[in-house]
Amino acid sequence: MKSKKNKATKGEMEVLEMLWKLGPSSVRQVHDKLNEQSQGKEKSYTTTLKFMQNMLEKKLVSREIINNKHLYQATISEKESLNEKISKIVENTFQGSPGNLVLQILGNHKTSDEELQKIREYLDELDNQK
Amino acid sequence: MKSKKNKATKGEMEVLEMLWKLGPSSVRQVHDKLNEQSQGKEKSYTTTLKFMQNMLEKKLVSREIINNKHLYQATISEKESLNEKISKIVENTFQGSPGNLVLQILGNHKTSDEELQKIREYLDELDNQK
DNA sequence: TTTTTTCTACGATTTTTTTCGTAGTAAGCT
DNA sequence: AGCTTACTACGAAAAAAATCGTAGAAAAAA
Repeated sequence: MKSKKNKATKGEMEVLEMLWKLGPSSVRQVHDKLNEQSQGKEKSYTTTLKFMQNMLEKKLVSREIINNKHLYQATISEKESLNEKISKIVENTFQGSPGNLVLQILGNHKTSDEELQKIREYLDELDNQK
Repeated sequence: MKSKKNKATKGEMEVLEMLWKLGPSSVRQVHDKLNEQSQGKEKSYTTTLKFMQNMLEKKLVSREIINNKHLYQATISEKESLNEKISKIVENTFQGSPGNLVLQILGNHKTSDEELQKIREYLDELDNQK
């Protein structure tokens, strides 16, 4: 009867991001890459394992057994997650106007001419579809 | 000698967002608005107070005394914070290309013709500056 | 000037998140 | 078979974040 939130914590999010980067992976792979990129204090293998077990419980990842090993993969895609994040930003900070977010990005994050051209082309495409 | 990270926790972020929305405010104002908009379990006033006191400690907010009351305000602007967030997304998910983020937004978040027009105008403006 | 209301400070508890140690299991040697 | 290595499961400790109660000060009301 209770449909829990099952939202990823900060630490779980790191695992998720790594899974997006690596694709289906073992705990070992995720753990090694994570410790590799994070300067500072190493975490132990079982810490990562526990994270991923909890995430399985929460349905943030799924897993299957290949060669007697567990392979995990994210149940939500990077783009889905991103779109949720963007929607929240648009709603919170731009009164629901994605265009204003776009303007904010273009105004503050250096964008190459090539990229700008692609955006222009996309706008034209939208026009032609009408 | 210690330059702590002083990153806002999730709860602190909510306060920050409310301060951005309200401008300089008392604990009372922030607390009421927060409880108002969040369905579910009410939090007590002292919880919000504690949050804001911790945030002062962390330099996430500043405060001054007006009429024997404390008025708080965010030390980082909403736009600054947003730009950091965007930079992270661009770096993590779009290999450093803001344009691709823009395309992703335009492709997945309905944008009015009017807004699209404004974007077009901005692109033209950029062109003319060269 | 009492009483009531409204605040701030702050310690302490509760809850959540993160971290790790230990035990057990299965495969791969030698 | 015995030994080594590489996993998984799981409980529980440690750390971090969130929550609240109480005390005291100051303003407002009576």
